[in-house]
Amino acid sequence: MKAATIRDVAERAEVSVASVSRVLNGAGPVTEATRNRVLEAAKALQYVPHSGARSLSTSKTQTIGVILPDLYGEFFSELIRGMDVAARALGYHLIVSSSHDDAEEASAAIRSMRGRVDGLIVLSPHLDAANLAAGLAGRLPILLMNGGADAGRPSIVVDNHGGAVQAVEHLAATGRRRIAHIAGPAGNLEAETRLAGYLEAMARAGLPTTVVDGEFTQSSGYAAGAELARREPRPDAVFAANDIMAVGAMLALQDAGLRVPEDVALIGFDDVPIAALVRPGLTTLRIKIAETGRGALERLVRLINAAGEAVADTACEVVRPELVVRPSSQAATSDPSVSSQSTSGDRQSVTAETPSLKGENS
Amino acid sequence: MKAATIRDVAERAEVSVASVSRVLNGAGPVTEATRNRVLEAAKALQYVPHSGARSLSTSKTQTIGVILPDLYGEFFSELIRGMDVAARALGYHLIVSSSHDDAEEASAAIRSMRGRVDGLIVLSPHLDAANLAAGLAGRLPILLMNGGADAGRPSIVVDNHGGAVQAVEHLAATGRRRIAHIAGPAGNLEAETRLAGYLEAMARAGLPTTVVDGEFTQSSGYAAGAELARREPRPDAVFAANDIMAVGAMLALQDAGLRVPEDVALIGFDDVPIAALVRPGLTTLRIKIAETGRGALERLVRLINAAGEAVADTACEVVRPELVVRPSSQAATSDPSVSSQSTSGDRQSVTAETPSLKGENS
DNA sequence: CTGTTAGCGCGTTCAA
DNA sequence: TTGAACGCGCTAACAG
Repeated sequence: MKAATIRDVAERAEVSVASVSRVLNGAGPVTEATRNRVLEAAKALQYVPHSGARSLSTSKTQTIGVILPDLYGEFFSELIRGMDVAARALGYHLIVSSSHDDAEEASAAIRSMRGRVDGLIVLSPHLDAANLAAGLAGRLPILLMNGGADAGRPSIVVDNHGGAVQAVEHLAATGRRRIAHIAGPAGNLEAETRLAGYLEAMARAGLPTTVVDGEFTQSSGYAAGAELARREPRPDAVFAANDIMAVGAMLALQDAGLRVPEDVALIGFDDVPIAALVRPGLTTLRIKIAETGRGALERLVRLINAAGEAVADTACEVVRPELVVRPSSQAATSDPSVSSQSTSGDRQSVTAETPSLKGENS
Repeated sequence: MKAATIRDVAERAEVSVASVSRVLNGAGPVTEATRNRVLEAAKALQYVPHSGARSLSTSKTQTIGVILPDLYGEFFSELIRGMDVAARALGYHLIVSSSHDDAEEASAAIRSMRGRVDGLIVLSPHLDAANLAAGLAGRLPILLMNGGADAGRPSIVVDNHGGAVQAVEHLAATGRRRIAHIAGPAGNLEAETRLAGYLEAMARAGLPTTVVDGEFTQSSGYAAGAELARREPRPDAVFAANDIMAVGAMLALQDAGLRVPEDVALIGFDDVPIAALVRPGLTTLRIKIAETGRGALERLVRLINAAGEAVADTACEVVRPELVVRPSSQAATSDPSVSSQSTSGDRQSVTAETPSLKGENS
């Protein structure tokens, strides 16, 4: 009981495969009579076009691949969700590939995409321009989002430096002096740029720096927060390189008996959903993650449709993080008994998330 | 500058395409000499096999499709992450398709997968057996995870009823009497089964029931929590049909000036990562999400490899949720001034998550 | 308006 | 051991 092919339909309808193809694709002139016969036969046979075969002959897969370092955490989920929204709207499928430990493996992954996708969105930091070029023969449209402003190639990069500066300036503006930084993993471009921004802003403000290493994970954030709580003198503010580390640090500080933000102010980076759900709500630098993902996919599709033509789009789009102030960084109130568990500002950001990409979840 | 094909390699190596194929696939007898010439030519031309074409001739795509209702929230992210781990290990790609508003659209999505995947994992509740059968001609291995114990088809289903009963019994055991339930969306099988379990367990315990509707979202959980806080008499415990609603409810209760768990105990369902990060830590019914995803993918691959043979695997695998007690449901302490922000039990569950699927995130 | 045919790029018989 | 030829399922020219 094998699946019916276009030929089966043609035979049953007593027409040629070409006619079947025309009818099913709505292209080309067809008599109403034959059209009906084809449709009928197709239904009778439960015919479903074989997209693989179609891809081969049209050289279009209607699929785009997403290469990412891993699938952990809300950042990537949100990003993929945004891409999925755009993909569906544009009639594309999404194929994800993650967790490539080294450049070699990542390169292999990208190579295995040939003939399977019409374009690629690359987030793996392992893949620099060199490996990229080596990985793919033939011009496969690629959009880079791996943190490096790979000039000469279409790319999207977050203004990590600017975001970090904003973070420091915000904390300094609310009277904090001993501002510590929980850094992301060494070798990670995003992490290093945020660190650089922190150092520069601190220097400019004439403040002493304190850096603790983290791994962009909640547990490393917890460990870092615990260590900072023991430091003497203790920091009065902490800027974590991403939200999930900030959340970890928040728990550590609270477990150490410190109050946030009265004793230590806290700020993260990314504005993942959880940032608005912890208490106190976490101040952070918002990247409209899902929206960025959607924009990225749309741009890649544009790139695909323009393939061969003027390679005009070679720009590096910059996403500028926006400071979102929540209770975790509020200046200490005069009345310490007042819990800062919730404020209207926080409530607002809890319920008013990017409406354009809203949906249900389970 | 088009990509090189197997024919280009053959010409350059001055052999036939068959030989090139043999060398590259390591199958068939080949002379060491020709082998080298082929390898050399392939490298010189930066040849990368066209997986689409290969799929067509081998009838194997090495790709698995995942049909899910949407991409919101940590539940699906975790599930996909688990699947991705298994897929990579088994040499498969993952193609995700989500947000199909109605059965028709979902059916179309699944149909568009033909010739693109070797098998399907279906989570869309829209797709019942009927639509499923209508959607696919030819036998495409399918693993159902849409909540319905679709007997006769390979499937995995969570014991939602049993989990709900556990939840109620746990709350009742810690002295709670007025246990309310925040239900999931009507029409959702998982939600309805959890509700049924709640009702049955409450009836058995001789307790009065209170049900508030929710939508499996944080905001609906918040709204439900706010309403319950106003109820007279006020519930002394709340069982939310999933974690994210429980988190929303927790915030609402706290915003209403109530203490969790002293005034109101709280329990969720799923054990998504955030459950361990809110304060107080959320008691919940753990589904090892990523692990379940991994298991699902592995089973589907097994199904694929056994296609045509004995359709022995037609069983409905049941995943039994495990009660994870965190502070949100602890019995009120004698000393209300003691904050239950953190306990060693909570700490433990924060840091000791399924190690087999651990990784880094950003 | 319709049918025939040639690829798309690759795996795989079957002879040689 | 190698190579020529066919087929996977479909689209797109080109005849008719």
